[in-house]
Amino acid sequence: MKKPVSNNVIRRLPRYLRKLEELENSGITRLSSGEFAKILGSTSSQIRQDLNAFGGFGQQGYGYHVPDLRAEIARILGMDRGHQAVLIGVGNIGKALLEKFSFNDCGVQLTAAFDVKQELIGTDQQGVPVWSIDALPEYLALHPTDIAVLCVPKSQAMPMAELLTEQGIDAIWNFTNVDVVKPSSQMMVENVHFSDSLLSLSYFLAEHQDEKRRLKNRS
Amino acid sequence: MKKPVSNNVIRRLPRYLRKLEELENSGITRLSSGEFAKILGSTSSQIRQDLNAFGGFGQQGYGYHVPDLRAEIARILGMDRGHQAVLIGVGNIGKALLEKFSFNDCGVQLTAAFDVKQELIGTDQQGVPVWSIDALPEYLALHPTDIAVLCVPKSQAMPMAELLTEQGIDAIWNFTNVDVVKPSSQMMVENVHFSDSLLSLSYFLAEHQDEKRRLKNRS
DNA sequence: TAGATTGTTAATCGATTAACAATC
DNA sequence: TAGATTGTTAATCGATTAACAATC
Repeated sequence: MKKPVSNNVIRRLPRYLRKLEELENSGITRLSSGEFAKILGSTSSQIRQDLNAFGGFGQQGYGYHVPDLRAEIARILGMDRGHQAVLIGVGNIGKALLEKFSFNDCGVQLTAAFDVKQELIGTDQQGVPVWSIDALPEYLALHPTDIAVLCVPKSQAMPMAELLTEQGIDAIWNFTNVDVVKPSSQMMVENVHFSDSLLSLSYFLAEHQDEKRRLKNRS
Repeated sequence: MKKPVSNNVIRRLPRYLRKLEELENSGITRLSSGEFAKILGSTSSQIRQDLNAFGGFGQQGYGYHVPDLRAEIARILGMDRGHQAVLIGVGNIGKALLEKFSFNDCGVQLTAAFDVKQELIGTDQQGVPVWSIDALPEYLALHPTDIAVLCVPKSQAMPMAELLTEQGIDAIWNFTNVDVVKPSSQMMVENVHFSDSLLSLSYFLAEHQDEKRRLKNRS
């Protein structure tokens, strides 16, 4: 009975949410799909289709109520679930996430970090305690946790992913630049690959520069 | 005459490249589209279609030569262009990129970083000199640069993007978590949004947990 | 009520998959 | 040559866009 919602739709929702937050913060309460489409560079049809995959959040003749719609999308994205997370590997990227990224703004509670380095263990990073990696199984047994933020060196990625599966973690947010293949069909994995992103940019840049050169030569 | 290649295809290429590098490093030189599909969790049809958008890199009855194919994809992605980059904003995420990310592995040369903080200016971060942000226009005038890696605070994102446009930068790799709208149609922008990634994961996790609960209740 | 805009169905478009002739 | 596997065309599938009746 539940028709699964396509990946493309899901990937657009966080951006909708960001824009709705901006609109709400600037005091706008009413929004039509047409206006929203213009802001997003999308089409009103697509926006209505996307939203109606989850339910009718608008009102005919009026449009959408910005705060309500924002709340609905936040709920759809699971922001009200109180997802618990731990961070594994307090290196540069781990530290950057601890210091700069707001897990709370995504409705995720980061409860602890883990590393092997003696000088880090026992310290407190932006209110998040750092434990020895050896204490991880015990910690997870005591604090049921949904998400592991994986920031370990490449070589540790897969072994750690398997350990996390055994410990009952449901999702891995993977920053290791190794594809973590789902260690179990139960495990959700989101790979963040900086190099993939830069290489795409590099492609479009190269195309663009070729185009520029072609136009120049013609003149 | 040149049919534009779809975005989906481009976004798959970096992953193909990564896997081909792994295969090449483990000494494998020959690969059929069917074998490659199995490794990637894709289909042989899709791989052949993707590659043939750029040319026939294989050989009937044999398959693909791994080192050759890797080199072709690297070229397609512009890795041999010698793209020059600067990094703007040496905060946490900027430092993480300087210390952990290999621009060179993407064929990009990171020549300098810029910040406002006095204690950083004049220092050297992993072989990359840090200059005052005030010196940026002069630097870019002397060193033609293609890509700006944008790691400044949110409030600085758009003004900086506009400054960079004026200075002739072609592409922005944006880590500011603000959507940088193309300041000019000439400018390529690649937005990296950690929160979008985490929220997608949060959605799939919530779905997955609901499903688990449903199965449990049924028993 | 009249005007506006949604929710939803139908039409179009593009991307993926299947099939097969070409050829190494 | 026979077997294998590509390059490429055709068929299918899914996603986006257009249209319009429902309704606030």
